[in-house]
Amino acid sequence: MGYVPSEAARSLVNKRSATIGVAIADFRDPFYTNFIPGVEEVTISSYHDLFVASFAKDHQRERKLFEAFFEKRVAGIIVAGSLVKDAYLSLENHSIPAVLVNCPSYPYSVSVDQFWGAQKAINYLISLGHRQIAYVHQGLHSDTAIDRLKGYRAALHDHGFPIEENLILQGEGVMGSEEKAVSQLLTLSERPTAIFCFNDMTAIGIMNTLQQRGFSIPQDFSVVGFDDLDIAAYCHPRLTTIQQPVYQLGYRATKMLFQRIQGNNDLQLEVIEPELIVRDSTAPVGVPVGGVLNLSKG
Amino acid sequence: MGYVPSEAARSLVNKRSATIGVAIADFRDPFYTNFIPGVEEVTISSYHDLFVASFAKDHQRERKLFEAFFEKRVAGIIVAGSLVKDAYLSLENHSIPAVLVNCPSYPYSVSVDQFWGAQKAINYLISLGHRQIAYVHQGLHSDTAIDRLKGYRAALHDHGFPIEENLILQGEGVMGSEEKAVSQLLTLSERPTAIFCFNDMTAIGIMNTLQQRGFSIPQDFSVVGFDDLDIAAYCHPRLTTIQQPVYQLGYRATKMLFQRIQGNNDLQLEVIEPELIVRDSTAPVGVPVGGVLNLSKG
DNA sequence: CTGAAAGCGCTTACAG
DNA sequence: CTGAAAGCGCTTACAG
Repeated sequence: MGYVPSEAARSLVNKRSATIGVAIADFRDPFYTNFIPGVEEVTISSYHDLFVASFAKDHQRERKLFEAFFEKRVAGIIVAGSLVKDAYLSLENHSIPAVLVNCPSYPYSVSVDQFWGAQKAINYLISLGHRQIAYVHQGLHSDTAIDRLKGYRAALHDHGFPIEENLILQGEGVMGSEEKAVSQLLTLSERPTAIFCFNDMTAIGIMNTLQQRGFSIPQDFSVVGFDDLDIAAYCHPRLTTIQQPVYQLGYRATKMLFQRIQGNNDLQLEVIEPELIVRDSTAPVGVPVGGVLNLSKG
Repeated sequence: MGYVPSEAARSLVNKRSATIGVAIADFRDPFYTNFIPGVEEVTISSYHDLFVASFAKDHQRERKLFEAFFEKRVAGIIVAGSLVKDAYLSLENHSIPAVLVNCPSYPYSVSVDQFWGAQKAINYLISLGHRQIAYVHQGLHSDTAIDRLKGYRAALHDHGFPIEENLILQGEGVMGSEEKAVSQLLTLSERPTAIFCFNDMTAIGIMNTLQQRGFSIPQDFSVVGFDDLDIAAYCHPRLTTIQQPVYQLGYRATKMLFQRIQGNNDLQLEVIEPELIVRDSTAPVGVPVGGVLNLSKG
């Protein structure tokens, strides 16, 4: 460990730091657990450092982070879960390229088709005979939340079913209990038979809270998540969900970013089709208690 | 978004960047999911940026990261899961302070008492009547892995039980199936009745693999994890585990780092006592199949 | 091909 | 108190 050059001096001359900034919504969200390794996979073979930071799902903090990236004159930016989105366009003017994830309205993006994913989930529940299907989100602030709601609405509408606004509820947004949303669901005059959740964390919280109140999944309620986190295969019951290829999302966004850094700035929009992963948290409507369990055991 | 100063120029003058480097072993490890927010909690109220990066459990990459921190002349470093440890001492000579997590041999550290945690787990299993207790680790490269093994050995020894080396096995180290370790366990002439796992991820993999082979937890095997990740309360059965207060670990390490940055360099060693969290993956040895379930239901 | 000089954009110590 | 100058440690264009 003899002489180590000063990056500050080098960056001053180059007017650019050999660093890629990654802005994510929240380290607590297991979504990023596999996303960042996808980004690393691309960066590791370049001579760039990776600078990961979160903005805690907060507009203000995202703007601050955004400014920090500018101050550092990073070579490029990957953003996932952005709340300010088009703000990154102003960095483009200073020739700092950005690629957004799950934000197809930005000119450079890699996204999973949220609308289509939600539709797939609802179509599947409908195919199982469900008609009263709730949607539990975590607030409708992000594009993804809104697009999934649109997909939910579209699927019901396409099948000629009415959309009941009191079946659309807000959950907590952290892994844990979902007392409030579950209470609201249970007091409805016509109880849903299925619950489509914004993501796996919410789904696991909903399942857990229902189980604590004595209900069984999927006998009493079918539950569908979104993401297909590692946990989805290990929770109880194993969760039916819409898979987002999270590692791929990170990998492809970063590949695109490096293309842009090397000067290839053709507008680009990559969209990945999500897949439905059927596990044990969903069942045909009206199956008698225990019926499904016997089926899978026998 | 008018004039934004260049951090590079400022850092050149100050010979220091207003950035805290955080080195973690692996973004895939849910351990860090709550660790980094603990670090953020302290940093957010300072004017420092946070630079999080991983070294993928690789010596070489940790050294590279370490050099990158030096090149950037960061104001200080937090390291968790370090493989090179004392290497950070050379940065201290260049007045870049570091605080290591779960590495009590470094002069500045915040750690959970790994030895004591493992002892607590084994003592509990012994109190339930278990005598044949396996330990499944992920490789004995880190201090934490070695200290937990020592605690396992000490607890058995203190009770006058022999230590059988073929009960000490290596697992995969990623969330998923643990075919190899489970196969080895099942072919032992004297099968264990309890399995102490290096961490929750391993425990969940072990439970899942055993269940797929038709065994029930905790009737056939008691399983104990380490960490108390969020998932531990939502897997099936809910996992008995040793709790590491991960958020606290991040928070306190960063508090210590800022003290050091402000010039308070008294040697410091903080040790947190871990707690045993009893859930449903452990039961008294020899309880007939179904017995425990009836117990908890009735 | 080699080596001294200019300059990147700031901060700070100093002269006026 | 204000403002011009020096200098942080590199890279690069240029003179020799």
